Amino acid sequence: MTGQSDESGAHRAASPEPVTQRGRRTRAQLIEAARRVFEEKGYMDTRIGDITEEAAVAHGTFYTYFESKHELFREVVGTLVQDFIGQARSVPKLGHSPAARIERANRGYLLAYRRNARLMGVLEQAAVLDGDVRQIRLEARHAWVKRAEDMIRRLQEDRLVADHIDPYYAANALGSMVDRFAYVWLVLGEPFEEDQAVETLTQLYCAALGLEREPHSPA
Amino acid sequence: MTGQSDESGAHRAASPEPVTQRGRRTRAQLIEAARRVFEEKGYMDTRIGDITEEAAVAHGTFYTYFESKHELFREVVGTLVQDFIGQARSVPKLGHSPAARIERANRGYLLAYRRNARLMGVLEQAAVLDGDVRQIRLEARHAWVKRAEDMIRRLQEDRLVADHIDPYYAANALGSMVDRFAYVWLVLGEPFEEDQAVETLTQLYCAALGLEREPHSPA
Amino acid sequence: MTGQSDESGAHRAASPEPVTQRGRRTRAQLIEAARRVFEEKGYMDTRIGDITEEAAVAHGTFYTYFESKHELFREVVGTLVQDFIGQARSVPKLGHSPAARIERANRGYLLAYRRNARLMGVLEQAAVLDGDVRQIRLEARHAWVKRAEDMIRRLQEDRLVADHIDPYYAANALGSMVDRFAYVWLVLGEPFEEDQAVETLTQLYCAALGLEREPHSPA
Amino acid sequence: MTGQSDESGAHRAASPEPVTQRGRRTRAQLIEAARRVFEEKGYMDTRIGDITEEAAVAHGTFYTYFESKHELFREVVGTLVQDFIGQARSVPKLGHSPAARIERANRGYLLAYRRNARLMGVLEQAAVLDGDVRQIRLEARHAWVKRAEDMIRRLQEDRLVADHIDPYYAANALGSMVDRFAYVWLVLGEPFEEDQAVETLTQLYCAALGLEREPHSPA
DNA sequence: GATGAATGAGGCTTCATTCAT
DNA sequence: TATGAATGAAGCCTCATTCAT
Repeated sequence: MTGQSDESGAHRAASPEPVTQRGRRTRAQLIEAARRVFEEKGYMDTRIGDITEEAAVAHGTFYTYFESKHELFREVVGTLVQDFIGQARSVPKLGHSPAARIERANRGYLLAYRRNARLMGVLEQAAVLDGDVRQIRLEARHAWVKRAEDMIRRLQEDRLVADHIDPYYAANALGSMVDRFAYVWLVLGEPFEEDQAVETLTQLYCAALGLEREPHSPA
Repeated sequence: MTGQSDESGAHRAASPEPVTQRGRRTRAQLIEAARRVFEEKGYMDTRIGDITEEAAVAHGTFYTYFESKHELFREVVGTLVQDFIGQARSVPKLGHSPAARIERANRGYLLAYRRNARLMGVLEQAAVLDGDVRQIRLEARHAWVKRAEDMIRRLQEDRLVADHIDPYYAANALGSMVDRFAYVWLVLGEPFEEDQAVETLTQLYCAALGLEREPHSPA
Repeated sequence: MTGQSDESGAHRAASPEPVTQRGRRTRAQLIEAARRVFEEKGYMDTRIGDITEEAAVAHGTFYTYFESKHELFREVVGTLVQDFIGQARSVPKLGHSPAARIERANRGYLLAYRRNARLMGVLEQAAVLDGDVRQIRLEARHAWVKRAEDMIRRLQEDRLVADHIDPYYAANALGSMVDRFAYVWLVLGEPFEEDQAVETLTQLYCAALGLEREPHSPA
Repeated sequence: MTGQSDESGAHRAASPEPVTQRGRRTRAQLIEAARRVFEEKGYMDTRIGDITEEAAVAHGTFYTYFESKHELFREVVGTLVQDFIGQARSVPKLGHSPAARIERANRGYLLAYRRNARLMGVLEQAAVLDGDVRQIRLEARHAWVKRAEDMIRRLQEDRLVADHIDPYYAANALGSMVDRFAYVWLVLGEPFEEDQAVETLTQLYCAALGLEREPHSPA
């Protein structure tokens, strides 16, 4: 609020937003180029020079806008993570049966993952290498898990889920299930199929919580 | 050196077992030293020189026994992975209730994970960086998932689990749940507590499969 | 840029005086800002960007007024050196005893040095790095030494100083004494005290030349 | 004394002495090459690559033995400075007249300076750029000044120098005189001549302290 | 086998200077 | 004039790997 401080509420601001049109364009070029290069070579094997070459700018131009590969990568995955968080929030809290909402959330998660599969793989890679990136990854996870936890609590209030289930532990476990399944499928390449995946995950998720659900009615 | 590349078939032959007494000792020293260093600095940040220094041998000696950091790391995690595979196999296929066997398997998995938490974290890191290490990691996963898949099939034959559940998908999902929960707990440091973790995972696992289970009776 | 090279004849023409009001203001801002930055960071560690930032002008603006850091620095120390030269000239050639005039000159030199101690330190630094700056430094030195030489010659004409003393050598030696003492005191920080310093230097200076002098009568 | 600590009593030890013959040779080559390059290009303009090229070793080899240009330079001037300190100590404290001893010390200082004139110039340059080098330079100065201070005290005890002269201030002033004269002569290139320089400095030095001295008897 | 010195490709970063607007 | 983005040459440093002893 007071001039120079953190505007975003999260990670320390990168170099300030460029003032000129041209600057904004160059910065955007770098981010786009970086996404392409990261997807192609992975986080580790991407060189600053690869990015500037792809963006068709001089090597030094990189440092006009970013301090390090980390910082640029954070920029690249920033929107991605926002997608996931938005995805989690977009699931209506009311209306439809709980099972239908869980199915919708699971499918949404898997589809978002699939849309960004390449980059998600890189994100997983970068997250183990860089603490700041890990934070970003964990924020996305937390949004996803927290949403599940809240849902479980609400279902317990409505007597739809048994009280002996701990919402925090259960949300972590079930969130892990979906998240890791997506990784195994879409990054590691285990040959699953979308509808079957959504169906199984939702089935297990609901049954685990003791929620009634009509058996599979395939699309 | 290479990040995502070289997915090629698992273990290339390691350097041959040394012939002399002295050679075997040196090799063992390197492996032990490497484990300590990897646990302390992670995979990425470990230098060949760190390992030889810790092992108190000359830098060049490393190459008498190993071709690369990858190869040595594979050696280091080899026994670890055997642990997990053995763990999976040690769960009796018969006797006790299915729920009891699932609980035992889950607890066994979490404990094995906890015993080796530092190194498991490094293994996850190395797996995203090196194709061969990834293969090792996936083998451990496969042992774990395959065991679950077999169990589910058997329970279906015994009419204890509904047929509309796909054993392959379900085993992957539930295996992911436990595996990822362990990672979040023991590597990322989310503050869970053992009994509660085992209880929740087992509860969810059984309910997801539709298995009857008496509520928690604490140890 | 070059260290010992380019000893070439002193001042190349600086950029012409700006034509507009605004231009003169900007140029002055840069000089003031540069003095502050040089004093804070030294010559070597000052970047063009530091100066423009301090002056609150765009980076490129620097090159509207100066060709290089050297040139700007010369501008900055220009007035300083004039001070020293003026100082040397302001000592009356006649009146008072020779000893009193020497004391006055020494005190004047030390005080001028102290007034500008920070920048004098930077000047010594820049002088070893840049031939043009060295020329400036040497001009100041020459003014100081030449004045001493002339004085000695005059005292020899008046039979107050022995003929076997070479005025050129002696002026260089005694000038060095005062000049270096000032550096050691005011730049390197050796803990001297003003009156004692002036007294000792003057005492030694006069005795060295064989000038009569009543012992110290403090101000 | 206890293994790894500082052996020299002064600056933190460089990389440990090489173990093998070959290593010692290479290290020595680098130091010799560095001296040549420093003398030719000055401190600032010497690149690591210049030194390794002159020494005919690979670039990386530099870092086997030194951490930085600073560290290597310290090594290069180490012996030089020892020379000066030794020089100061070699002047006999007894025998001959005080004036004769002062003459001997001054001549010794100027000759040592001249023998190493190129490197002394570089040392003055490096001293303003690097704090550690400055320390080395100051140690040499202190040895020189301290020796003068002790001498003055002794002469005062013997009633050969007046008590109203402060030995600390006087030693600094007269030490500065000789030291700076040497610099102006041998580094800046002011055209002095040895015997005349020694004669004048000694004459002024002695007279400044009030010491009797027979007039110049040229060599 | 063991040693430790030597190698050099590879990547990073800085910053004086230019230039289009 | 002023701006601030773009440039790229220049140096630095690391460390896996090789090799002579």
